[in-house]
Amino acid sequence: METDMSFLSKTSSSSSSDDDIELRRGPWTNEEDNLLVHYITNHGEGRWNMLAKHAGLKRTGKSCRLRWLNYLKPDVKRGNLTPQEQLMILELHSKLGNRWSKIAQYLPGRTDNEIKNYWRTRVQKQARNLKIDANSAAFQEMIHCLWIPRLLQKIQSSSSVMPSIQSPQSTPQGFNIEKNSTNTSRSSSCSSSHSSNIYNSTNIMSECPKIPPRDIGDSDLNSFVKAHFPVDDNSYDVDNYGQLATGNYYNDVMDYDQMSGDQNKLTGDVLSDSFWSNMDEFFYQKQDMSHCR
DNA sequence: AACTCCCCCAACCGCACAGGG
DNA sequence: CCCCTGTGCGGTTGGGGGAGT
Repeated sequence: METDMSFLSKTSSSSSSDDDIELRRGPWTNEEDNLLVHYITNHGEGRWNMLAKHAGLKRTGKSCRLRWLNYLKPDVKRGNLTPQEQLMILELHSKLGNRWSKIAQYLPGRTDNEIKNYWRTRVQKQARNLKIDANSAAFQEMIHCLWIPRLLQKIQSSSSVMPSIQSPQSTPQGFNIEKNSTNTSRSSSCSSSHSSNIYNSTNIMSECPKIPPRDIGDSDLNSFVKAHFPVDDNSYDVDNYGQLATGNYYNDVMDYDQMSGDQNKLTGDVLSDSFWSNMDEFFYQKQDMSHCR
C-alpha cells in the first residue's frame, strides 16, 4: 500500500523557521509507524502536535492521533466484523444514531472510523439500493424485524463453536445492554416495551409480533433463503470484503475467520450484496403488511 | 494478458465543542 | 473573554485491488 508520499507544502502562512516544514500526508510508511509507536511507548499519548514534532514526524498532530487510534494502537482489532459486532452496530445505531465513538465503546478494538465506514459503505448502500432513507422508519423496521433476527439466528446456530460475546469494556451508565438487562428505552417502532437485550433473539423476534412467524422461523427461513438466494444456503453469508490488513504491527488479534472452516461462514457479512440483492422485492412485498406496528 | 470499472477503506478536511491557561 | 489544544463527527477523497470484459 505504500506509495510515494505526496507532500503538503507547509500549512502555516508564517515563514517562521520552526513551523516552516513540509508536512507529509497520505499513507503512512513503516518508518513513520515505527517512530510513532516507539515514541508513544516511551512517552505516552496526548499533546499530539508536540508529539509529532518530538517524534520527528513530519505530520500534523491530528494525523498522528488518527494513525495511532485507528491503526497502531495495540488493542485495535483488525479483520472482518463478526455477526455479533454487526448486530451491535445495527442495534446501537438505532439507539444512538451517528454517534460512532459511542458505538465504538461497545465494540472493543473497533474504531469509530471503522464503524462509520461499515455503516456508510454497507448499510447505507443497501438503503440506497432499496431507494429508501437509511434513517427512515421503514429501513429501521427492516433492520430490527429482519436482519437482526437473522443475525441472532446465525449466532445462535453456531453458539457451540463461538466464543462468548465480549461485553463492553466500560459500559456508560444508563445504557445497559448486558445480558439480563431490563432497560426498556428504545425508540424503534417495533415495540414500545421490549428489552434491549440484543443477544436475546426471542425478545427481538417477539418485538415484531405481526411478522408472520414463517418469515423468520427456522424452517421457513431456510426456504426463504433458498427462494431468494438460489445459489446455496450460505451464499448470502459469504463475505466478499474481507481484506485482512497486511503488513501491520498488531495483526495477531484473533479473527474468527481463522478459527475453522465453519467459522468462515459466521464471519460473513450478512449485509453483503448477495444477501440484500433480492431484498428490495421482499421489502416491497412486505410493505403493505404494515408489520411491526 | 490487458484493460476498465467499481468497491472498500485509510486518511484527509472542515467544523464544532470542551477544557485549561 | 480569548486563545490554544485536544477531541469528535460528518463528509469526502484517492489508491489498491478484485471483478468483469
